[in-house]
Amino acid sequence: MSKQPLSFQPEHDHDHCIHEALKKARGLCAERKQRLTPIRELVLQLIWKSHKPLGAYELLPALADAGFNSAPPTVYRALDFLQTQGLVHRISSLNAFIGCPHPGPSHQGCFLICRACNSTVELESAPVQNAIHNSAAHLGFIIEQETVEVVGLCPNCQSNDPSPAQREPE
Amino acid sequence: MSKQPLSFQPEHDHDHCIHEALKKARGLCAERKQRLTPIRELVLQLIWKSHKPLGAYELLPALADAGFNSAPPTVYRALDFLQTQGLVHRISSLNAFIGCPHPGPSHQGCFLICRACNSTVELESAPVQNAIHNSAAHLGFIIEQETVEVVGLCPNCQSNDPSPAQREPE
DNA sequence: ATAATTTAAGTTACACTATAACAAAACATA
DNA sequence: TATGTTTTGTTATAGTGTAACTTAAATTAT
Repeated sequence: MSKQPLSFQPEHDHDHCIHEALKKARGLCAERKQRLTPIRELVLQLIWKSHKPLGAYELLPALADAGFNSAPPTVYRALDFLQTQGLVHRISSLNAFIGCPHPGPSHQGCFLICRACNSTVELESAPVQNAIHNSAAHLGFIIEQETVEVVGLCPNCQSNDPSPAQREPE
Repeated sequence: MSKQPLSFQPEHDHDHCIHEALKKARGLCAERKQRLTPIRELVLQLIWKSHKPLGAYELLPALADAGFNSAPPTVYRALDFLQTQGLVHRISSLNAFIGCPHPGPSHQGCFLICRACNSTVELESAPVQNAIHNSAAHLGFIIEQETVEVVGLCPNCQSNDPSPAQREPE
């Protein structure tokens, strides 16, 4: 439990995260000859300003502030683009979106979502993937897309004990 | 790949499934002193009539036909009850609900969803659970709820090859 | 049995999430 | 510059889910 992911470290340099994410995104889009337009980049930046998944409608006011049209299609289009490029993921159990910390090769995330503070961490868990692939292969099922979303309490929120959860005496 | 789950067997005796599911539900609710009211039982039956996840709004017409109120809260209340009792699961990537084939001890399913025919199978995959638990424990994250939803092609739909999927030459 | 309490269902209204469809503008290329 | 393509603006609407209050039914206590 020594090396926490950044999302579970309240004190980390988040501006750095945002900066790095945008840099990677620009690089990837350039490589792929995809246009990271101002709207798309703004949406990506807004999403990265939070380590918590954001709903599409939460992004609209900021688009308006920046002088863009802020009707729903605007933000959904940007989100579609960012998802296609693997720059953001949709958390379907929350109807919300979060930045991908390691975009690049297409992949599916495995998310740990804190129900108390909403911090969300994306794992690259090979064992989880493998277990799923084995189970599916066993039934002759061909996997195209995986959704793994785990809700619970992050280390920081366990002491405050927001109701239903009780730490297991391991 | 010999023993397919029923959902992937088009020819199985589905009336039997429905009957068994309702019987189990009645038993469990009786044990727990929970009221499986006519509306709740009807909703459960409707869900079981399909091996495919159904949206809440798809249930409303049948409620109306049966003489019940068919405004959304009616069906959502029934679904909430059934979920709490572990009799149905919500598939969040589809905004839809499916019957649980082995209700009883509270559990989380791992779902294989065919994007061609919508058949959905609930696995009890200990390896998947374990992999998730290990990853979470490693970060000190306490799990309360898991969502594992895998979309792809079931064995029956692979021959028809509906677009994007390509069978891996294993 | 009847009254008091609790639980479930009826009802209206609305909030949130997402997309269709078409017009205008910006960009890329010939 | 003319042409086709991609992106954005705009309006309208579809789909999913809940709040809040009322009425009815069932349970429990008297």
